[in-house]
Amino acid sequence: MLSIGEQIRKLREDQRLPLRKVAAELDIDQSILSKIERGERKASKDQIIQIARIFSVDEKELLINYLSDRVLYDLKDEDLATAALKVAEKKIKYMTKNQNGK
Amino acid sequence: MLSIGEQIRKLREDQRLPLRKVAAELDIDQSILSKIERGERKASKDQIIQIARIFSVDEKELLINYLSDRVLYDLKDEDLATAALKVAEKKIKYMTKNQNGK
DNA sequence: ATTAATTTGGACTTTATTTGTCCAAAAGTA
DNA sequence: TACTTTTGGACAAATAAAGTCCAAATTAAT
Repeated sequence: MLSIGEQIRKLREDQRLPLRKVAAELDIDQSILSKIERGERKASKDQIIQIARIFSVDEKELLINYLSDRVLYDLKDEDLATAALKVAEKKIKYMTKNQNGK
Repeated sequence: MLSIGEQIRKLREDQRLPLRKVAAELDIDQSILSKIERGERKASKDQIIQIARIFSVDEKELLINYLSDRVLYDLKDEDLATAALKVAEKKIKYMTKNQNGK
């Protein structure tokens, strides 16, 4: 189970590409990409989509990993994390059932 | 199932307290509390803890509602929300099992 | 062992988001 | 009608995010 950063690094290393090249495609400095891969900075949603394109991987799968990491970031240090996730799921179910995206 | 804002409003109205008074205790302007109750602004964690104290309700329960709302906020507009929550739960389980809060 | 390439760290800047104040308008109540 | 409460929005301040730039450290190649 890889964090989004670890997954990106793996994709890049499997292709033997330097940070420099991928960062150039993303139009950001290589140091930022380095930080993203190590979880020191967050990527934007658009960057994740571009990365999926660059490495020809399923965009949804990458986004799911990305979003789940963001959720965990919100809950970090919270011993209530698991309970909060459970409630969040209930709320989502309730919302989708009632079609009110409020 | 109430959002954290709705829950706060209910607590306040059950006590017949005006925004003004509760906001004063929280040391914020009444308009902000109004917005928090209507979900237009987010409360801080500290504010939630104070609110629990003010209304003598279980702090954990309130925090869980608060955190789950924040999680949903992150995922709003994402059709991948449910999948992302599932993965987040897996990651948490994995993390707690391995005691590495990384 | 040098040299070259890649990666990382940090100081700094810019931009965006959050969090708040203040006050007037709107809505509700007596 | 007068009073109280609630809401909306313009504005300001504070905080956080996202980036550049460059030098130091690490890794790989010759």
